[in-house]
Amino acid sequence: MKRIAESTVRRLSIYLSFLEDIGARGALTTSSDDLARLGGTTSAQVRKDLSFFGSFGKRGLGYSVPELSSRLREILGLERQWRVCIVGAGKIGSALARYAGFAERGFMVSGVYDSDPGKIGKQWGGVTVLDIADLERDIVARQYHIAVLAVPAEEAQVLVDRMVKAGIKAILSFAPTQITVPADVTLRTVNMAMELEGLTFALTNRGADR
Amino acid sequence: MKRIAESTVRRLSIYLSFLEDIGARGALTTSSDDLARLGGTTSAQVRKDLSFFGSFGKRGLGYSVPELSSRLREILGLERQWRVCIVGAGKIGSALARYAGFAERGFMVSGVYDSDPGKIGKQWGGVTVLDIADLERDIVARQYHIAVLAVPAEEAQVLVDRMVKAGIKAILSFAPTQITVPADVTLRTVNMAMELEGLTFALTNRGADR
DNA sequence: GCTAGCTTGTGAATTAAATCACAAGTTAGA
DNA sequence: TCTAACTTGTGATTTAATTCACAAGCTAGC
Ligand SMILES: NC(=O)c1ccc[n+]([C@@H]2O[C@H](COP(=O)([O-])OP(=O)(O)OC[C@H]3O[C@@H](n4cnc5c(N)ncnc54)[C@H](O)[C@@H]3O)[C@@H](O)[C@H]2O)c1
Ligand SMILES: NC(=O)c1ccc[n+]([C@@H]2O[C@H](COP(=O)([O-])OP(=O)(O)OC[C@H]3O[C@@H](n4cnc5c(N)ncnc54)[C@H](O)[C@@H]3O)[C@@H](O)[C@H]2O)c1
Repeated sequence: MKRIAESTVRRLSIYLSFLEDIGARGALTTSSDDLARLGGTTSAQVRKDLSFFGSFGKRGLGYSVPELSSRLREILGLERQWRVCIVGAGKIGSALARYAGFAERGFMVSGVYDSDPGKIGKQWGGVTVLDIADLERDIVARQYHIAVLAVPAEEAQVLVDRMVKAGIKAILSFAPTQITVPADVTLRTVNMAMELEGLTFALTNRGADR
Repeated sequence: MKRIAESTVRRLSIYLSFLEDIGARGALTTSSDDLARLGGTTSAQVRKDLSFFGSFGKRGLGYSVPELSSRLREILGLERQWRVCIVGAGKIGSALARYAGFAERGFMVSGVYDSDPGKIGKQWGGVTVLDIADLERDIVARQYHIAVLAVPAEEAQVLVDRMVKAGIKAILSFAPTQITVPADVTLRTVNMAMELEGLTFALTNRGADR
């Protein structure tokens, strides 16, 4: 299989969320044109994206909403439950731990870790805050699939190294810092300062370009 | 001026954060090669990115850290304060409102809005939760530059429409839904479910591709 | 069973982004 | 002053992503 671009994967997520939306409203079929309109892209793009994985539509008719949803869930790996741990029980970690949207999508937050003795042992909407010292042991014992990192930037790389050593293969980081991981580990970083700077760049340079 | 790609702007943010890092550690000069190594790109990419905006280095020597930092801050529009409002005082809104990282970068959270009477009037680390009914008035009166949207997905588009009508030109949304804005309004969306799906895609398809 | 009207799937063409590669500056040291 | 060692800035080239455009396939209606 050809290497799939990250932009394609992002769009697949978007298509899926529309399919679930219109599926919930009773739509049984849809077209690449519908998906394109909703997702702000072109119908050729939609078809090309899907074509990397197979041929899911019927010419002249379009796509079956339930079938395409299911195929996309399969492609994205959403036909199963994923065990997630959150590392860092601070402001953002706490928001994430109690976020209902994750469970709805099959992401089970089954552990939250912190180094602050004042937080360890606290109950948080069904999850207990655990001692960061047990992180490696739990990664092995509880077989977390994904770690969400919500600690100060200075701690991020060290904790990632620990987690990688313990066998974690996927990390979502909120620390605004560059982190390096081995090639077999997937890392995504959400950097809010960078998003805001994208906005201020646009506000500042509006009119000059485009 | 040529249209600048979003990927270029993102990298400029990355370069700036490195410059601030090494500048704080006393470095006076740096090279495109340094920046490339730190940012996981190539030196040619760094130089090309910068070349869209001018010529900031000295051949044979590299870049002055303070000068390049300052030029990048200028380009990104960070040489000033930006007034930010947060719309939605829930779990994520509260984390954002109390996040120190914003103020450090010149983003002043000067208003938090919610529709829940139980939350309106509460004090939150120096900011009072305000009534969403006053949103339009305040966008005009307080001249917010940026709105951060942290309400349930169902409410997102309606609130965006209200804000746009009141004159807001930049929005950062955390609602996991597609939002449309006029061409003169810049919107960035942080969709955590999508980030996680990027990870599960990689976990599921590892080995098959790449 | 035939036609008109759609819509897919995909090579070909185009556009955009990243990389190469090197002339042109700059500095330090002899 | 001259040379050796660097590093920038940028056209040229390559690679990647997107868009075009159309044959092929499907359905509904007659
Ligand atoms: N709060 C936000 O809205 C926000 C927004 C964007 C980015 N971030 C980033 O997310 C990260 C966390 O931010 P926050 O606002 O939640 O900070 P916070 O200070 O509220 O939380 C950080 C938590 O990490 C814990 N911690 C520190 N070192 C640790 C270690 N070695 N092992 C385990 N736990 C450790 C602390 O005890 C604390 O509970 C930071 O990198 C921050 O820049 C936060
Ligand atoms: N909590 C997280 O970690 C997290 C993560 C990713 C995405 N999100 C997204 O962020 C958004 C907020 O999530 P949350 O977890 O903070 O939810 P929440 O329910 O804790 O907060 C939502 C807040 O919005 C307020 N609100 C609702 N309608 C409003 C309106 N019309 N005007 C003003 N305020 C209104 C509610 O009163 C509530 O305080 C959601 O779209 C969610 O999907 C949250």
